[in-house]
Amino acid sequence: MTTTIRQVAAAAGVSLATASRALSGSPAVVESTRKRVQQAADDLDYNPSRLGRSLVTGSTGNIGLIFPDISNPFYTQFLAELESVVAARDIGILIGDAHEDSHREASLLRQMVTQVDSLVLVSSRMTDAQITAAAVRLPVVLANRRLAPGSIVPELLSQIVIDVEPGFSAAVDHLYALGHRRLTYLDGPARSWSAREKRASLTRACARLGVDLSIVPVEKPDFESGRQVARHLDPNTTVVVAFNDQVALGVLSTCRDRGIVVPVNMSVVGCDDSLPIGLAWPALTTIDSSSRSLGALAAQAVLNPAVHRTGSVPTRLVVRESTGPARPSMV
Amino acid sequence: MTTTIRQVAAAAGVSLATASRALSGSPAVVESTRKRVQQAADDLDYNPSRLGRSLVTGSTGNIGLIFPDISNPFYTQFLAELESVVAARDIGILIGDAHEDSHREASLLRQMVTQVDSLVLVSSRMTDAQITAAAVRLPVVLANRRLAPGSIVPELLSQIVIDVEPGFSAAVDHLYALGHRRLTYLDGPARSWSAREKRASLTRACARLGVDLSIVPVEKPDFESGRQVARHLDPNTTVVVAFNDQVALGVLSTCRDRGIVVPVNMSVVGCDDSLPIGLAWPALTTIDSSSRSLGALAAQAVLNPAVHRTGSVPTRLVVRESTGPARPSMV
DNA sequence: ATAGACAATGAAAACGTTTACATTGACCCT
DNA sequence: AGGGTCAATGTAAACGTTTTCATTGTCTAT
Repeated sequence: MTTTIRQVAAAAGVSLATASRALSGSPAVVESTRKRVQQAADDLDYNPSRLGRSLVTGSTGNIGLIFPDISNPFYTQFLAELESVVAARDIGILIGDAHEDSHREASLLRQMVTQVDSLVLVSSRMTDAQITAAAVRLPVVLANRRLAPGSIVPELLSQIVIDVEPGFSAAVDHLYALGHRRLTYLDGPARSWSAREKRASLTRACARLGVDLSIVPVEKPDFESGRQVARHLDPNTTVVVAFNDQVALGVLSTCRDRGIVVPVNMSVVGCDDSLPIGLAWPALTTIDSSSRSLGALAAQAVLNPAVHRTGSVPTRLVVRESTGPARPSMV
Repeated sequence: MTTTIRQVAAAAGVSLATASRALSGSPAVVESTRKRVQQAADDLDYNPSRLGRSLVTGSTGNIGLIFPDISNPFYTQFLAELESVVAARDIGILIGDAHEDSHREASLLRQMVTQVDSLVLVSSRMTDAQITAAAVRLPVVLANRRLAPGSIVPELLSQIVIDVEPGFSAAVDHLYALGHRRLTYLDGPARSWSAREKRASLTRACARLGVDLSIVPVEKPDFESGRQVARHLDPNTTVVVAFNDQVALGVLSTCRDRGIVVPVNMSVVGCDDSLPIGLAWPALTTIDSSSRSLGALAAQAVLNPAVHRTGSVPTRLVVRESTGPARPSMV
């Protein structure tokens, strides 16, 4: 059915070894035979089996990619960016969706480990131990997550993160300058490193300025959950900062349903800037943490694991139209 | 480094063949040794190589998935749905982004063909000949694309499409009822089957009701292109129907910039309904062609290629707030 | 008691490659 | 002329599995 290198060799009248050498451009084969083999390969539409090759060379030409939730645009953008740099090298991409579940993530990892050259774990929910264990078998790029401070970091592990500090700090400054003294944070998944990171930054910034902070958990960081949680907020909430843009848009949606005018009666700040500008209305003030940049950085780490052991992409506040001054009565 | 079945066999004191049988649950192995082998495997944290297995069994446990553009939410949703049904069977997923380029698509196909059991081509830009050629090697699911009518369809090919007719027909009825007699269609990529399909449906519906239709090409079916093209529309355009939601949102964005009030001065209709309801404002009237349903159908076709040779998901019009009555002066 | 059946296991081939090592000549140098 | 070098090719092992076929031994039926 599918043609093998053995058939190509036969057609060209050479041994299987010579055929292999000819096709891989080894200098040890004379030009005339090289041409003859190439011709035979073309005629038979030969397509080398990646399986056979991988088994003997020990390198598959694939990488594995595991996210907590593929339908989240933040990860989609990350994927798109990573794909375009990696695919140029003719590297295949295996993806897996862990559905925010560390067990599922671990099982995907097991599935992939035997058929990829390296692994990118995005916002991994696994334990440090699980991650470092994987990194002894093959190079691992940890994206949007960092091992606990002080851990010994395996040779083969890279860590690529988003530095949320400047963005969140600027967001609180911005809100403070508008006169707000209280804000509500809609928190991300408990097991998420980046959620903890964001919460910590926000807490620091609020403490610094003496802003009152109340933290509300959100089950799943998506549009629908944002919509739900916004329905049960303390009625005199005037500022909402959300773990990501999806949640913020959910809040916006509920505000519209209830006739709460943003940014007059309510200010909303998102995080990620993963959506096209102006997609929502009013346009969302957000903490830009470009997932595309994160993807680009991860791609570099994948391509040369030795060099890019660590990297971070900065965040900044993008002020649009969903934040406004505190109303005098509320200050 | 990584433990092989040979080591497991050694540790359990059996031959490699018995180890294999024990682990794959063959009835030919006695319970006591089965346990012993399992124990050894667990102790050594044995993880069978998919490569080795694939080579001999001829089945890889992976499927390949090729889209024209991963960052498009329509495809992301499709992917998410397909993933969740397929992953439950412990099937791996290789993805590729063709970037709307048929050459790139063909080369991805070559890369994948040797390491997957079947292939899903989404909105393929390749020729019928290329597609049918692939379908002789392995099962192919053609999603959002159909071979030219009258083609002989290979055994291994399934075709899963969206039936745009009812949705577009209803959209034109809706607009007609609102008093509109002219509309502008922002067309999709020239090489896209679904773009031709949508255009044809729209043309038929307009002809039926005597509505004047003008068709404007859009380079790339995304937000930014929609924004651009909306800037150069005939100034007395009052209705825009877009190839997809992204483009429609781009139009909405430009309208806002120019102070054109939707739906008072302009009606906008999207297509796909790939975004969370109410994400845009005004909420987009759209032709719902659930990419999730398409993904679910494709998943079924992948799992039992014999049965689901063909399928289609219907469309319907979802009226929201971006369409309104024609203004008297313009009828 | 002995042949035959059958259950449990082992030996080896196979999948499609790459590559280390062996073989063949042709040529050059003395 | 004959040994040595080197370039071109061939042979065979290896990668990690599964599976066919062969082997061993135990048990049953005559």
